[in-house]
Amino acid sequence: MTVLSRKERDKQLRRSDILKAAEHLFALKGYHEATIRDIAKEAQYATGTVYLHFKDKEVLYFALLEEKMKSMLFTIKEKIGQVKDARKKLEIFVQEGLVFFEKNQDFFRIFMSEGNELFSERKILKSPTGLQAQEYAASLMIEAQEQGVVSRDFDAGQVAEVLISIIKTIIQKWLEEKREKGDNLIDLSGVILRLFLNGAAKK
Amino acid sequence: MTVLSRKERDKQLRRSDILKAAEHLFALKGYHEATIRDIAKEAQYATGTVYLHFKDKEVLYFALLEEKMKSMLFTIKEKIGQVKDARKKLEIFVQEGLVFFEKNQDFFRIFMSEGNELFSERKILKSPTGLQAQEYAASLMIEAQEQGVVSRDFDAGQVAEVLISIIKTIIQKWLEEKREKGDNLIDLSGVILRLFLNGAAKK
Amino acid sequence: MTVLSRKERDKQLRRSDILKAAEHLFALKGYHEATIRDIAKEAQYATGTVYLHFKDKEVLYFALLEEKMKSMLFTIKEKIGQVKDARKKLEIFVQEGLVFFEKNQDFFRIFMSEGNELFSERKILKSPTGLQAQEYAASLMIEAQEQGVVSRDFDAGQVAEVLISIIKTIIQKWLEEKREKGDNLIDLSGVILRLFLNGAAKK
Amino acid sequence: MTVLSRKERDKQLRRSDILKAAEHLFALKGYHEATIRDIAKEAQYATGTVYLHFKDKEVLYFALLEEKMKSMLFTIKEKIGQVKDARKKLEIFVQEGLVFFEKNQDFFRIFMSEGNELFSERKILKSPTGLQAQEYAASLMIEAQEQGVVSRDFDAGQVAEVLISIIKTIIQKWLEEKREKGDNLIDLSGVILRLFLNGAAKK
DNA sequence: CATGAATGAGGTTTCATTCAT
DNA sequence: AATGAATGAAACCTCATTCAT
Repeated sequence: MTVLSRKERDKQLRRSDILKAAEHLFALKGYHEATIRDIAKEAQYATGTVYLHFKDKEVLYFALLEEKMKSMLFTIKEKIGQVKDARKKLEIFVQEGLVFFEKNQDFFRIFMSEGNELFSERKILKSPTGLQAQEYAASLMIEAQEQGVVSRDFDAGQVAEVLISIIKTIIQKWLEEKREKGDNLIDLSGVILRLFLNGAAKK
Repeated sequence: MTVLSRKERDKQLRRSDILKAAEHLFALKGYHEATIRDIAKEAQYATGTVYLHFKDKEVLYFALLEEKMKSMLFTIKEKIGQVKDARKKLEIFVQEGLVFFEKNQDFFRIFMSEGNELFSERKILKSPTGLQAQEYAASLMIEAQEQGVVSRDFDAGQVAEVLISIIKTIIQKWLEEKREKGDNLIDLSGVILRLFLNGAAKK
Repeated sequence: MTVLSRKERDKQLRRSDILKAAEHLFALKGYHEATIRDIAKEAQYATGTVYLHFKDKEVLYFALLEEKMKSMLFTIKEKIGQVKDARKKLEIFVQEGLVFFEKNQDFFRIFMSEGNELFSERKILKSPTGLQAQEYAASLMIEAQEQGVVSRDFDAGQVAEVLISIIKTIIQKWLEEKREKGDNLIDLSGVILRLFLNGAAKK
Repeated sequence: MTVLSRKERDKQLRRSDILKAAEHLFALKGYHEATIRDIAKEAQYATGTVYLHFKDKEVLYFALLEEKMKSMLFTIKEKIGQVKDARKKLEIFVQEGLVFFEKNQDFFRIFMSEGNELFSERKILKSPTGLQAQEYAASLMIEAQEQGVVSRDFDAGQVAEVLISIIKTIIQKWLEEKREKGDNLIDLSGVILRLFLNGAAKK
């Protein structure tokens, strides 16, 4: 068993090396411009090795999305943990989203471009974890509606996507202006939440 | 003069045929998967003909974006016209955006996926008309702030992008569910505006 | 007849315009890199017009060679005219060659590259005038052999080609260094003749 | 080390296969008419394989020229070796040139057509080995002048080029008439040298 | 006749994927 | 399992040539 598990561990290591390289290159150049060769080189493996772990380029791409989404979802769920208050939950959801993307900016870029693909093309979101994430966000909204935090006038799923799109928009602006200002991304969670819950109107 | 203008008109016709085919195929397959051959075939021209009108694939792509953005921006500005009330302006902005995208769903797909993988930085938005559109939306927000419709707590440009992202998100959801429900896209303008101005919170 | 001859004259004019443009562009860019479009544009005609005068690109190219060769050969023959002395004839041959090429540097470039093509490819030289020129040069050599100016040890045709290749080599060097020195090309006829007749050896 | 050197050897083998095919096709059809596909097919490789060894068509072409020029220059220098007598050196230069070109007729064709249409300026001759060859020939002439074999009236570089052009001319004639006569190319070295040193004049 | 837009064959080059070592 | 050279399909783009006006 030791042998097997070491083998297994090694395999996971290679897989993870490749995924890291893929994340970097897909973020840097986009899906089409990034080549398997480049990814292999960055991961310090031979081209063929990539194919031992991923059937083809597309599979690699979606495995990457799955992995990251899973990790993000896991982190967020964990942080929310035993909290009962729906508003607090939303707060943590936003904060942890920001924290995760600040630490995973390459992934953010990929996530951005993916999220912008359409329907049939929004593959991640239809992937197991993508769906889970969507459902989880929607469930948070339903809870918020039940606790009177979010209005029942809206469709929970719809509102959940709106919250996420606001988060994405704010992060993107932040990334574009990062150099100029020295703001910390997490400081923006307040703005996001306020915008989402109370809107842009003057009180 | 008749001759010249007919020639010119023919040329514009071909250009527009090609742009229409490009719009369709870029929307259907994305920038990289759509081939010039396919576009030419769809437009019923030979491959080389495309190159008589557009220097290369990238130029064709951006010409398409420019054209559409310009048309959208023009329509919206025209509709807003002499209106003075900032809230009403925002309302029209949202409505006309919805109307335009409902009529131009192919373009919506392209617009969604823009700023993504291909050209690492959101180029259209930096294109002449893209910038104009951004500035216009921001100017609407500033006006709204001046008239006490939108809170001065937010950065006008930032809030403008948030509004746009909400519009995009709602349209996307609508497109995905279109077949099921029979909703008219424009009916959603109320939801968007309410979400944007008053937020999702229960009053 | 007047009408016809004017028509004919016009036709010759166009033909000659096109040939001049072709000469320039073939010299500048070479046969393959020069496009019919470029040539037409330089001649201030439409692309299709070129095809009214020359069946295709190759025909245009060889027509150009023929024309120029004919003109060069005619000039040289005329200058040699009634001269009887074979040495003097060779002298004039060299001098007039230099004069012609100095005035027709574009053609010289084309001629150079053509002359370097092989056998079946040395098309001009197999063209009517190309052959005539070769024969004429050879006949000068035979005369020179008969008058004891050139040794009978050599094949007249071979020696004729050698003389021509020396002329070409010297012109080429001159062209390359033209900017530096201010030599007049024709001054080199002495060197050429001496090299050809007496060789490079120290006397 | 065995493994590495075998790999390296294999690589050189493929490279050399490709160069051989390129030599043949460039000689047969010229630079522009010869396609990479044809070259790959002749070398029995896939099209893409060529690009593993040569960045593009031009690089392949110049690599071929370099390789051959280097080989020719090396052979000639080696044969001249310790010889002191300048006249003898010229003799060997001519003889070895003839021998090399007889064995490398495809290269001769390419060499002939070089400096022509494609790359407006005689590039090979400006390539490292091309320059070396030119300089070497010139140095032989200078030596010949110092030893009183060649007249100091001429520019060494110029005279060197003349000698080379005579060699080329004679080879060309020989190739064209080869089928008819059965002459051995090397037998012509005497004619060339005599023409070059003593000229065509009757003694 | 002149025009020049349209054609489409064909060339160069890239790169996902395979497979012998 | 790992390697990376080889493959070859397929994309972009050019340009000689045609043909309707």
